[in-house]
Order: sequence, then structure tokens, then C-alpha cells
Amino acid sequence: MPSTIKDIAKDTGLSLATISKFLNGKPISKENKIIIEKSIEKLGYVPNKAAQALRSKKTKTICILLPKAGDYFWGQVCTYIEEYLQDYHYSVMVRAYSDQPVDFVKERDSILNTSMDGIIIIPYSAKAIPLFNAIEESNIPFVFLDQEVYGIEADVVTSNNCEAAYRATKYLLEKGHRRIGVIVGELFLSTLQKRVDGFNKACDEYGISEADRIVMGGEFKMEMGLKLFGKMMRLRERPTAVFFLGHDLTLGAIMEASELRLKIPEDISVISFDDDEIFHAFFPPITAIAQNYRRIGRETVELIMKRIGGDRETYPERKEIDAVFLERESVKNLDT
Amino acid sequence: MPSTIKDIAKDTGLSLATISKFLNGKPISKENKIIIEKSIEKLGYVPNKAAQALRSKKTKTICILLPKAGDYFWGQVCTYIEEYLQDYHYSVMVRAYSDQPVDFVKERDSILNTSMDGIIIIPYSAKAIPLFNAIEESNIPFVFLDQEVYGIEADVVTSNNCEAAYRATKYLLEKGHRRIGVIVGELFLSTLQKRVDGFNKACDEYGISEADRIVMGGEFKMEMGLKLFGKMMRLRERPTAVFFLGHDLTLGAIMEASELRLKIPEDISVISFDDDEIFHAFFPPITAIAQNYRRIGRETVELIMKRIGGDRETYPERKEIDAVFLERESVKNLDT
DNA sequence: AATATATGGTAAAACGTTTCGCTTTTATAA
DNA sequence: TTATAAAAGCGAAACGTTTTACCATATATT
Repeated sequence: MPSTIKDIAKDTGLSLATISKFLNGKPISKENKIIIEKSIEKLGYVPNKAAQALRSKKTKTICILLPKAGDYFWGQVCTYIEEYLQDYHYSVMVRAYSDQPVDFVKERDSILNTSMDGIIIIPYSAKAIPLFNAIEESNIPFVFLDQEVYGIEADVVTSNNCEAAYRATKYLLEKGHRRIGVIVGELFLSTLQKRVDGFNKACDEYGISEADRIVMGGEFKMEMGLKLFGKMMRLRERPTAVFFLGHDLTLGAIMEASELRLKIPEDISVISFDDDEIFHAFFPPITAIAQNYRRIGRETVELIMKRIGGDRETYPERKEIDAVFLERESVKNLDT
Repeated sequence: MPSTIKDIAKDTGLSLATISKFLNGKPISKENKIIIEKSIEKLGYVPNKAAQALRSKKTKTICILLPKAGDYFWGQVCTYIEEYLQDYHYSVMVRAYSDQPVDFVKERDSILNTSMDGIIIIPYSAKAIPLFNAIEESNIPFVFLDQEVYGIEADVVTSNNCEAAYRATKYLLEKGHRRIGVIVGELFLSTLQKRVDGFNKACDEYGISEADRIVMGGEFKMEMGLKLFGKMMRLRERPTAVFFLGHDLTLGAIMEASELRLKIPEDISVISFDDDEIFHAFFPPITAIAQNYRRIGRETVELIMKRIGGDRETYPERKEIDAVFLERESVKNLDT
């Protein structure tokens, strides 16, 4: 029922090959171009993806491989990726990988056999490393998004986590804070490691002793933020400021702060890595580091498309997208 | 390089047709079955999706069409859908639709021309209705997820919003509350409308006057929850309990409550439609209605697969998944 | 004027399946 | 046995593109 390239050929009196050339942007004469365009319009022709894929061996589809343990963040980024990929006439297939695969071989094969042109991997768990290794060996182009994976040399697009954390910490130090808490998630995540690095770098520069850097870690969840913050506030020598290394951690802690009747920033100063639309609506608004998810999505798309196009010139490439520091009112100036 | 059905035919000495039959579960002899299995294993054969799609006109792919204005909820459900779809050897393509399409025709065509076997639509904005209409006309099987769309008769999978809200409201009434606030999002969303209906039904039964039902609406966002709750609390006759019709609204309001130094449930009782992992970690834990997202995902998959299979027997079907009422400690008993 | 070089066009052969119409084999009944 | 029905297998033709190898015409180079 739907018309094919043959119908167009018949209708225009041209050959299949010419129509195909037109469709693929190869040079044909001005006149024929117009004739074909008209015919396509008239017959409502739309190329058959399956046939294209079969013949050209390009599915025009990339896979986003993300952890089952979902997070608000991914949905956001997926949407941006999908949006930018449209410019290349590519589609997005999503695939969640389990933290603890029941049948590794099966999962691996079912991912590899879908014949994607490329894969964007969002690493989250160390247990999935064998999967990533398998992808690397398959020679399908892939890019890590957000996290890098130690042991696998590959393209990665991420925020400038270290610098951004450094900047934020320095901000605290400049405001006179000399005993600072950090609430962090699992350190498998390279992103978090970098943020801690940035924090330590700033502390080093200001000669803050190890004892005055109170780092507490746990699951990367709201509830953990709540609990760890509570614990930190009950220390006999509590910090004057706390740096949260993730959005959910911050949110949990803010809840706990009000529960504990701690006023921000009078009683405790707070900075969040990762912003939230609600942070600027708080009293006081929370100072935060906002990752540029849109930009991360775009750069990832550009990088993977470059690899799919066969350009391996700068491999492996590491793109760090600047996160922006949003000074609001959750940090007290101790010097005044 | 990868082996094909022809290689298997050559290796086993059987014909293409027989191999194909085996692959598609059609009856072949016991012995040949074993021979083929061995050969497939040996040659590492994996079917070429593009060829299958071309010939059979089935892409084994469904599209999840979701609003660009992302939400935590979708990512969650997408993951479940993807998981269940694997049982059918189907993949998930995600596509975000814009609230305000720049070029409607282009967006419509680019969605329709990807030759999906089915589409799961998550409606969110009234402006996208023309798009949904176009999908309906295209005859591609589709199912609405979460929301129904007035004016389009179609399959829908959703929570039992009305009943769940009714149940929650009745709970408040039984605890002696006689003046109740409701904070709601845009009423284009059928889901929210149903929740309000459930609320009103319970109020009717208890003879609550219109004046004692304080319904405030706005954007379905955390910030709005915060603002509206603040506004409601400043009423000269404030309600004794507030029912939030969405997760983000609740979260915003809880923030505001602690800002206003209102203790839950002593000063104000609270119930949330939609649960959050953090709700049970609060002091006090928040009573909530938890939607069964996993179940919603599964039922949606089953329904769309049924339609793809050509079974239109019970069309249109409306599946309501029971949400569960989680009594915690955020509602005060006024009778004691 | 003769030769080389683009340029736009063509017919036909892939690509790897499924499906169609037939033939052969095997099992069942007479 | 033979006749008949059912089951399993076969070759070849699709499916709708892209690609290959070649041909014609027009343009540029000696």
C-alpha cells in the first residue's frame, strides 16, 4: 500500500538508482530533482527503514544503555539526546541494564544483537563492567555519559566535576568556613570521586587539616542525605558548612535540617552539587552547582555521531562540560 | 562476516525455508531441530533484524511517546516497559513530543514514519491532541498510559485514581477532618480530574459543604506545591488537612510547612497522592497513595502486545491498576 | 579535431529474511 | 499391501532499498 521508490521511478520515468541518489543527497540534475520532489510529494512516499537498514547496514538508531536503578537525571538527558539526534535523522532505543544480571551472556547478546549504530552508556554500577567490556570488544562505537569507567579507555562526556567542586569549596573557604562536611555517594562513581578530589584540592590550598574535612558516604539517595546529615549535625564538633555531592542528598538533608530546627544559613551553611528547580524557591534559596544537561546531551550526540561516521582521529576524547555555580543564599559569611 | 541463515542451511544441508521455520517456531522434525540448534550455536548465528523487518513488516519495536516536559515518573515506567517487552523480544524506542510543536506536520510524520509496531502514549498536554489524533488515524496500535484523553476512544492503562482519592479522603473524614484543602495540577490531566472527583464523592457522602472544600490549582510542580500550600495556610479559615494530588506538590509543601513552622500532623494533616521513598523517612512519615508503576508497565505491555497481535475483541479497554494506600503518621485524629 | 574528464544516468545485483506453492516423505487407515 | 491424509521439506520469489559497474553525454584539455 505505501508507495516505494519503484513507484517514484515509474511515475517520473527515471531509474531506481537516480531516485536513490536523490534521497541520499548525491548529485543529480536540477530538473530531475524537482521532478522527483514533486512525485514524492504526490505519492506521499516515505522510505522504508528496514530496507534501508538491510542494504546499507546502518540502522540509524543508537542505544542508550542506562542503569535500571533509575534516576531523574537520565530521563532528562535522554530527552535531550533524542532531540539532538533528530538532526541526524537518528532514533533512540533505550535499554536498561541490571545491576546484577541474572544471565550475563543473554543480556550481553540481546544488547549486542540489536544492531545499533552506536551506544551511549550511562555507567552506574561496578558490576556492569563486564558488560561494558563486551561492548568495547564488539567494535560498536560507544561513548560513556556522565561517568568514566576506570579500566576502559573510551570517549566520555561529563561535567567538569573536579573544577566545579573545587570552585564551590573555595567559595566556602573564602566565606571563612574552616571545618567542612561532605556528603557523598558510592565512590565507584568516578564523578563523585572527582568531586571529592576538587574538594580536597581546595582544602589543601587553604591548609585545612584532614580532621576538619568530614566526609561521609553511603547510598546516593535522598534518605541517605537525610540520615548522614543528621549524623553529621550530632557530631560534637560539627562543621560550619556542608557540601552535598548530589541533588537527592541535598534534598534529604534540607528536610532533616528543618526537622532539627537548624536554620540555613544561620546555623549551618549548605551547598549542593546538582541544582533543582525548587532550590531557588526555598527560604533561603540554596546555592548550587548546576550541570548543563542539555549541553551534555548535545556533546554526547556529536561525539557518537562522529565515531559512527568513522572519525577516530581524537580517540579517546574526554569532553568536560562546565557546570555553573549559582550563588544564592545558603552560605553564611563567617568573616563579617 | 556475521553468519546468515544461508550459512546455517549450507552447514546443515537443509533448505532456507526449513531454517526459517525453525526460527519462527513452526513445526519441523525433532532431528532437524537438533541439527539446526547445533549449527546455530556453532556458527554463532543471530538473525538480522532489518531483513526480518523488511520481509515480515514487523519491526518488533514499540515507541514510547512521552512529553518533553520530563518527570521522574516516566523514566521509571519506561524501564519497566522495556523490561516486560523483552519477554516478547520487543525493543523500546523513545520519542519526546513537544508541548508546542514548531512544525506539526513534520513532527507527526517523523513519528509515524518510523514504522513502529505499536505506540504507548503518555499524554500530558492538551496541545498534543492533534498528534494523538493523527496516530489514531494511522491505524498503528496504541495505548494511552496514565492519562486518558477526552475525545479519543482508546485503550488506557491507569491507576484507579478516583477510588484511591476517595479512599484517602474518606480516611481524612473518618479522622474527623471537616475542612479539607486539595492542591492540584492542571485539570487537562484526566488523572487529576478523577482524583478530584474521588475527593468530592467522599465529601458528598459526608455532607461537606462546597465552602469547606478548598481546591487550589496550578502547575504540576514542586514550586507550585510550595506556593499554594503557603497561600492555603494563610487563609483566615485554614483547613485542618491538605490532600496533595501529586508527589512534587507534596514535597514542595512539606518544605514550606517547615518554613512556616507548622508541625505535621499537629498543626496540619497531610496526605500525598504518589509516594516517594523519602516519605517514610520523614518525621513524621507521610501517609500516601502509592501507584503501582511496575504493574502499570506490565499491563500496558500486555495490552499493546494484544493489539499488535490483532486481538481487538475488547476494544477499547480501560485497565485501572489499584494504587495502595499507605497509612503512616501525617494525619491527626481530631476525634480523640 | 582528438582525447581525457566530469557529470548524470541506467540496469541489475545484492542485502538476509519470510512466504508461497509444490513435492516428497512419513504416518494412518482401509 | 494400497490408498489417503498429514507433516516436513524444498526452490524460488518476494520485501524495498543501496550499490556496483557501466554507459552516454557534455565539458575541458591537448
